[in-house]
Amino acid sequence: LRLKGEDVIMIGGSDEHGVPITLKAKREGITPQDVVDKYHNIIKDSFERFGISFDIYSRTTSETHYETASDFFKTLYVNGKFIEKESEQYYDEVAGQFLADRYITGTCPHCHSEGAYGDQCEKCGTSLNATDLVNPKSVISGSQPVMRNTKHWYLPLDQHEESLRKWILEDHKEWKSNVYGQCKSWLDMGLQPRAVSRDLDWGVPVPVKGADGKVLYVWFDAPIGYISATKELTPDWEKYWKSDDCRMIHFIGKDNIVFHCIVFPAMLSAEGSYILPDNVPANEFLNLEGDKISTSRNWAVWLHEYLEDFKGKEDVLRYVLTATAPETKDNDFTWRDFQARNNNELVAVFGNFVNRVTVLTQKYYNGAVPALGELTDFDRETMLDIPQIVERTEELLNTFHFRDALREAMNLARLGNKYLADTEPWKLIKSDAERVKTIMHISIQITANLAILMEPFLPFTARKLQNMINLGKQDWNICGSMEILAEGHIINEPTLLFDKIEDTEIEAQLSKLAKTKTDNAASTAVANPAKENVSFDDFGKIDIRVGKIIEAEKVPKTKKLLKLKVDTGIDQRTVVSGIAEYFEPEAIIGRQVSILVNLAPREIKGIVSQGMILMAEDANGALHFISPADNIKPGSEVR
RNA sequence: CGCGGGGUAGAGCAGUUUGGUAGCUCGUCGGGCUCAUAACCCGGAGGUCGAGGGUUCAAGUCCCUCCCCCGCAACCA
Repeated sequence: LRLKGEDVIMIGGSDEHGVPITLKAKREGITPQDVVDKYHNIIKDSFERFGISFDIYSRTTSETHYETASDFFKTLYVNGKFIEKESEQYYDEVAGQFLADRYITGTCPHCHSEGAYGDQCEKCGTSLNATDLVNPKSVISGSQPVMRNTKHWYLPLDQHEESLRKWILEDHKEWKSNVYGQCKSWLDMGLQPRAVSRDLDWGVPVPVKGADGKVLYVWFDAPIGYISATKELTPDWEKYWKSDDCRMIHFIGKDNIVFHCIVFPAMLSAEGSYILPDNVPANEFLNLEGDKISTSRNWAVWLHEYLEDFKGKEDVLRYVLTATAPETKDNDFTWRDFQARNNNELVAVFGNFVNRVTVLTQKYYNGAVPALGELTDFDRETMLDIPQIVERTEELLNTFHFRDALREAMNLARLGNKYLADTEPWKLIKSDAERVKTIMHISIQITANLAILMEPFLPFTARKLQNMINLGKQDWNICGSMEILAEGHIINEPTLLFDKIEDTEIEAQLSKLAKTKTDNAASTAVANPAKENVSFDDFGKIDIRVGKIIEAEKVPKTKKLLKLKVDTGIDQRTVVSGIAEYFEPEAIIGRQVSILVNLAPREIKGIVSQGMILMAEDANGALHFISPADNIKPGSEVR
């Protein structure tokens, strides 16, 4: 759109108020600000170097943002758009923070079993309030939490339900099915008020009297970051946010749909003066070599590392990512595919065509564009196809079908290759030199069209090609024309647009990832701190025995649960254990295990579980049995 | 247990609304051509369209049941 000369701004930024950031900072002994500074700069820099043309890439720790977010909150506050709720909440004095329900365990008031969570007792299935628990304990520090009064503000999403329903379900039927479906599901479930503040010390302070120690909840402040960033960009920001003829598009991943389609629009319409997003073409997820991408596990292709390993190949990654974008379902990025797409598509189709044309032009005409002579029917057909390809590409871009758009654009290079192959100028040059001039003239125009058409996808390559053919700055709208380069126009010496990527380079990347895997497995991720001391008497209450698994089967309709029959020496009992993701039932029959035999029985999925198999969890979350090193008799005590 | 999206050739995808020869971009095998970093042309192999059942003259497409992957939901943003 921007190339078409429309008024477009692209806004982005780092959301820097997430809770994990504070945890990471604590772990590394630095401030949260240090953490976000580091990452913000890496990310920002990477975007720039890949030619992603954000007009501004901002951050939610900027001053403007603090102001904007505060003002936004205040506006809603004074207009009575919030519900204020005061509640008693458990507070962990050791950890110095309020506790979410599931960070509290205790004894269930109904069935008196231990280990009920603040929101639900898994034994009797009753849903609870944290305050109902007898003997509550903080999961974080193990200490006894105390009640403290805390006040929070809630955005009553339910009050916006009707307008959202109409806005999305009726006015935006064109949204992608994944987005539309997700929204419908939420709306049909009924919306609940959502707290917009939190008791934390990292974030935008709640700008109301008596709100010390409270910050805006991340999801509330983060989308406002879009507004802040626009403000930082231009004093004229309101025309983008407050005029009806401006279309706002959110480009996000599927995990963020609800925030951008429900919550943020609700905020905006509560405020009243802002426009709502026009479309939210959310993508699914991209995996890497079969596994979920994870920056914390270093399972990723870091852009700054990519740039070192593949200098000058920004466009190759852009191409591959666009061509395999997870627009309709999760997708997998593999280095083999990356290599294949580079070598077979960029090099062989696009690069090769340009090379053929420029080399022949140099050879026959010393780089001058020859005259267009008489046209054959085939010439005319070809020339008619070109504007059609351009038009289709444009249409696909406008409807966010980037993958298809790129394929369509590549069809122009395919068309060019076919045109050359069919007309065979290298043969005709010996017999009909006049005809060859026309052929080459047309081929050069196709090349010039490519130089413009590819710009949105491959900006670096497009510029390189524009230089090669001495094309000055061109309007996108000229694309499709057959008169971009006039007769006699001189083009430069041909150079290659793309290089082949060799197997060795791909293998290097693969072994890098393999190394990450082994590193992760080996890393003794910082061990959790020891829990509070227990008395010897308490310890003595625990009865752990060596047992032997005699039967094992999967519990139907669950992912994790196995139903085991264990010989404890004392008896044979049924134990339900959450290990099915790591062990096949058949494989563990006969296995010696450690079992806690005097744990209060508990009903799980309708099966009474009598005891607990002891497992060790490694850094990857995989489970390992705690078994005696030698084969000993079931019932032997573990002390 | 609930909700949303997905499951189509070795890879990536379209086709499902409105049933009618299973297609596209690559890869692969054989042949042709050769200006070029081997494009283009011709021909071939490769699919139980996640599984099972049903409706129909006819099902990838409609109906039912189930399985698998990914998300959402239990105040995780």
